[in-house]
Amino acid sequence: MNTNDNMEMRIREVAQQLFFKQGYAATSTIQIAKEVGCTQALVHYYYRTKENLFRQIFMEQIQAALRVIGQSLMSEDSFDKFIESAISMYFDTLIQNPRLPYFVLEELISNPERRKYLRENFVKNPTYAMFYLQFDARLKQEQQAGRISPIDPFDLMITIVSLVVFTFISLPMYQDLLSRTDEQVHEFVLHRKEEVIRIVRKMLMP
Amino acid sequence: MNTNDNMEMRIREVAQQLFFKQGYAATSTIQIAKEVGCTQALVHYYYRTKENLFRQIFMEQIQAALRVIGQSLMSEDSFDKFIESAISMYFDTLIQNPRLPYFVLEELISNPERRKYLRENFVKNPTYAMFYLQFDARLKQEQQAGRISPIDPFDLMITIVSLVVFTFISLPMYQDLLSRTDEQVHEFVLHRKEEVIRIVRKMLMP
DNA sequence: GTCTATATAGTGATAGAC
DNA sequence: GTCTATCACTATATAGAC
Repeated sequence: MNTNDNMEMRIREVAQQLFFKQGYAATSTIQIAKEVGCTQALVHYYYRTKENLFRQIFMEQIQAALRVIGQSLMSEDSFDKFIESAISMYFDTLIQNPRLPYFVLEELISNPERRKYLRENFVKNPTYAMFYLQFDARLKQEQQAGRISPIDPFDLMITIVSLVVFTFISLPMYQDLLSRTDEQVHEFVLHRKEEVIRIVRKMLMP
Repeated sequence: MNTNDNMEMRIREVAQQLFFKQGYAATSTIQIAKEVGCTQALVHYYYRTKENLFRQIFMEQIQAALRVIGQSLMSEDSFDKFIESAISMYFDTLIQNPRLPYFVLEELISNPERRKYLRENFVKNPTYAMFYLQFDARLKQEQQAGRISPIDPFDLMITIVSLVVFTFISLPMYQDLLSRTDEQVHEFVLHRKEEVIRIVRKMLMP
């Protein structure tokens, strides 16, 4: 349990939950304070501005997500097994946190400043560039061995991200428009996991 | 040109542009009025509430999108040609209106009332149910003839939508995070169009 | 470190004059 | 039909007491 009695941390944790659930614009510092059980002034005392509080949480989440992606690339399995376990890991991580994809997308789309910040702090970071090169090298190797059909690594990445991320983004629509229960929604996600693996496998077949 | 001097329509057109660009929450009726060149009171005179103005625009857009989808299903081509021209049509329509996917998603995700409204007015509408049945029938027919591998129609639909929609949703990230020019972004979309067609074709191979 | 009180600004909506 | 004026509300942020 992270029920730290440190006020600074409690504010951060509550803010994270609310930002996740409602997004930045729809969450007020007053609401955060009320949920924490302190006054709004205290939120500003520790983080000065709402944007500042948000940015710390946002970047922490991006970092955690990139860590999962980086970790998935470290696999020593056969390529086929590697693709399967990577996609599986992405799904399992997001099942724990189904609102993360929409949260990140919304805040990146609606705020160009955050995209700029992300580019400066992550895209230009050699660690993450290395992830891509590693993926690229592995893909080329498989291609030359004739085990997969030729495909651009960036295209493959976009395709996997599209299929994984959209599954989670579309959940509220799936649930409400088709009147599905929580249980059915969960089954849908597990089903899509298998389906996405199947699609990517077939797509890579020579 | 739609530069109607009818105030009611001018307000609607300006509101549409702003809602598309900024979303519902970030657009004020004051801003709409300023852009039109009238007072905020007039916006409320014609549409009473901001939500009301928005809903008219939103539902009109959904209807237009569904019309494109319905139209794509009317094709008399061979199944392979049909898949290609349908995906191609979705891309071409969204190239004309790249913000539509995010706009619709954002407003549906952030507002459960709108999902409810959409379910009552569209999902329950027999016309749209018929589209799905038609698609289902055609798919089964191709399967039985052994021309495509067995696949659930709903899965195929979700997969196509994921790949098409995510392309447009990810454009701001593609552009800013990788520092791409408008020209490069356009090329990327055209490239993804071909790639998505290729993926779906391969996925359907027996 | 935490509170109360308030400055400042923006919003959606309406009443009423012309 | 269009305007001015204003109400009721909510928001972020800060000053100052304890």
